[in-house]
Amino acid sequence: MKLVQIYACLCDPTRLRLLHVLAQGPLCVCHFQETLNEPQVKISKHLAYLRERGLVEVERAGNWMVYALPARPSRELKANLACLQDCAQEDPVFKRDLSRLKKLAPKFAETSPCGCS
Amino acid sequence: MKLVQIYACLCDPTRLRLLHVLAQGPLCVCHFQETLNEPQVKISKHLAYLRERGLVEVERAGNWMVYALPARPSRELKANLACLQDCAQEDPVFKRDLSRLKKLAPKFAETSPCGCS
DNA sequence: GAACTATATTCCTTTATGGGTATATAGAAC
DNA sequence: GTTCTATATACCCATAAAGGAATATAGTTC
Repeated sequence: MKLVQIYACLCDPTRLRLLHVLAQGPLCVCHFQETLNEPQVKISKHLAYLRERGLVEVERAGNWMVYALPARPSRELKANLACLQDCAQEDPVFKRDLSRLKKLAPKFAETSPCGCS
Repeated sequence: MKLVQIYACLCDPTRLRLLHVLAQGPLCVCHFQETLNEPQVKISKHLAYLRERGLVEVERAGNWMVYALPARPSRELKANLACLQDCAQEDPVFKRDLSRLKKLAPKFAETSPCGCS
């Protein structure tokens, strides 16, 4: 059952935050790091977990690894990502991540040659 | 984050099947057993897991424990249960459970004094 | 090639989980 | 109270996962 794989990806707070932020657009690891304020290993390992299960896609851009939501998500994935976005609206952690991302966006845009946000 | 708790409940195939079948109406343990064709311990333990996290409610009816979806589910739970029902439509396992439930329903109704379907 | 940067992987420890077997509990029936 | 039924719990084992520290890798720059 593929659904279970999806839910397994969703049952960790860090991964939820990664996916939630990703809905705003592709992002590289170091930008995740700053946005979520979590150590590199943690981010990188959870992204690997999501990648192995097809919840995110990666593309290299020089030294940067740019992660994004799948271009052609399955029906189940699309439904659950939408549900997550919906549920995340009220949660303080998600809101904080989002506002931090918005604040950092201009800095990200100028300092990094990677194509993300 | 309460959401994580919900997803933790959803990331096991047996629990998904329990919740999916429960959407049809309350059910007692032995009827779950027959419907999913799984051993009693397995059913009982997963129901306990769901109960501890508020995904199901229980009521005793004589010897039977009748499980049901929460009468007043949170916003997040309602959204995710709806999403599950939506995603389950195509899956063979879920479909099999449902057809087995429909076939057994009359038998359940006559043989058991418990109030479930 | 050497140094640097961004990211991934390895190793370790701790904790959670799933499944099974056996046993306990609570209520019903006698 | 005894027996039966339905369900829950305890115990054990194997596996997975999360987190951190240290190290490896790949690409860039000089």
